[in-house]
Amino acid sequence: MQELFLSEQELLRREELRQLISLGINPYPAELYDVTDFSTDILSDFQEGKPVSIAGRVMTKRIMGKAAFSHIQDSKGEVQAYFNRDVICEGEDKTLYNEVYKRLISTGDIIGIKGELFTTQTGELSVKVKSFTILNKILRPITFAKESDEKQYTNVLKDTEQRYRMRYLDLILHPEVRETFVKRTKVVQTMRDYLNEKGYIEVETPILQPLYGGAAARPFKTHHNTLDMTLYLRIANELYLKRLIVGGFDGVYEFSKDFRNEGMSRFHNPEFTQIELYVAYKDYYWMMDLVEEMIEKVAIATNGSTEVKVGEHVINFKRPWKRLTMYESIQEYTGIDISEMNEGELCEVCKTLGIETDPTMGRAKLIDEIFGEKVEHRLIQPTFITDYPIEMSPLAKKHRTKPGLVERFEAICNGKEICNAFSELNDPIDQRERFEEQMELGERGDEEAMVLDEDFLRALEYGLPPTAGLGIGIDRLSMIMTNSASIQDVLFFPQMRPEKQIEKSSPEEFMEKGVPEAWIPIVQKAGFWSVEALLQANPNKLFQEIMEINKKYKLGLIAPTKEEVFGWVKED
RNA sequence: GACUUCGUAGCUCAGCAGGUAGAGCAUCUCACUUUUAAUGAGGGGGUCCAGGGUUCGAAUCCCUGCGAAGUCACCA
Repeated sequence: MQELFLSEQELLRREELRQLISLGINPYPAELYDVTDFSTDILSDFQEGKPVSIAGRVMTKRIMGKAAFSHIQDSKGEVQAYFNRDVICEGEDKTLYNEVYKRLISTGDIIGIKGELFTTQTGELSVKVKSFTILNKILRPITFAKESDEKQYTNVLKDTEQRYRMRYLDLILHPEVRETFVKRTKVVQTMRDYLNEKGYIEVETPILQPLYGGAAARPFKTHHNTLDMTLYLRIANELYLKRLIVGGFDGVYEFSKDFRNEGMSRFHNPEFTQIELYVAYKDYYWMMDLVEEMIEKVAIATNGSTEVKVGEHVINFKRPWKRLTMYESIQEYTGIDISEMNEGELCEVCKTLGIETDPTMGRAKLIDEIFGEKVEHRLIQPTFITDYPIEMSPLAKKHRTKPGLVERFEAICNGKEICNAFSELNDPIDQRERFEEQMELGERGDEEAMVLDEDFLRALEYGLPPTAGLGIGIDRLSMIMTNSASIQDVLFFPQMRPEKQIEKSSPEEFMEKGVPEAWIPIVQKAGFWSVEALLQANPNKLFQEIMEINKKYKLGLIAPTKEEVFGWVKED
């Protein structure tokens, strides 16, 4: 009855599968296929007549009678294969060409090819197939519309929903998507190599945390059965890494998946990746130099240049980057010097700038608003913004000379923050006071306020050396380095709402309602997947629909009477 | 969470003054021994996202749901 539920092209592939098996061909062989060559290597280092062994997907078939061409896609790219009937089939039996290649292999199937390199009359470097082996007969069609881009014709899957839900398909069809993810890996590898070279050690800290801390965000909450306790998925790993610096490590870093239970957008996914780095006996000025140097290396590694094209801008990561204090940046973009202003004066400034305020906003929040509205999105080239109001930064050290500010910087690039760093607060008494202020905010209903972590304070009391700390959003940075407009384009499997699952009743349940076994698939094909749905059915409509399906698919089943069908729909 | 737009064949899309569902590519059949968007001829393929309403009649109009994208809010 599967023919009722499969598309024409799916049925065809299943039929091809049956025929392969009846020819004695295993469509899913267990034997290792010895792949020794890859498409792009063959092309870049072409040696006429060289024997090769490749494997990959059949992406095209162009059959011209007794000869044919296919493009084979492997992990590196595509190469053309030439199939000649009398080369593949040396004897009288031409089944391998006429049946197996021409009819039973379809686009998307995975095959192995042994042959030798040659150049076609039109000059395309190709593999002349001596023998081929089916490695996987696929069951779903993988053929897509071709779209022209001047002289290039490429497969296209535009539907973002399908691309994200079925990333495998997206990757098969779009080499540029694969390229994006390779670049993302290069971003991470470049940073890891750079930090390892400096002797910092990569560590792992808990993802499941009894207290969430290190950032201002709402967490995901879960429960551990054995300990019967609430655990949170980490929103940051800052507090654990600092404990390690207390323990005597000079430099520690971690690429960490963090989780924040907040809105989703093209810049936000509930789980995302950050690198956090802590280095003892350093300050935030030192850290700025490190960030410049490291990100410059990342740009060169991913784009071959310090210049990276992002949307309509060209961003240059060449050192040194512009450095502005937050006050200076506001003065530069609004012409207003707010450095000496109190809360009331700041409110007035907001009014003149057309920024909405509300009475709960303190001085720090007002400054943040002005910066966010008037400055941040205009910072396209990488820029360090330094010296933030203390209220916004409960884990940062007070500024050495500027009261009310902390030693903190963010790097802004393409109008978005890409990193956040400070000279870490290592005064345990000050830290306790800052936590207490956060708790007050929490009690007033701020869901993102930090919670007090006694063990962390205890660690600080044992002594955190002067330390510089850094966090870089890997997803955001990858977006820039790959010129991606959405975070979903740099995450293999971005968070999606679940696909709708149809609730199905078992055959037994249908039979209890009096539906004969043979008719169950037909009733389901008519859209009634469960007995509950059946009970809601209009019996006349149901009767009509199942008769039509019986006729259309030429099932030739003996029809139930109208009375019988009415009986299925009745409540017991 | 709010608003806007979208959901039709394997893919990309058209159809929407309501009147039995279309194109290109893909697929299938036939021809063809160096093609390359192969070509030529012929054929098949659809719960028009789901459910309800208006109507003699709904892919088309209205309502509700589901899913997606964009903008805003929160945030990285």
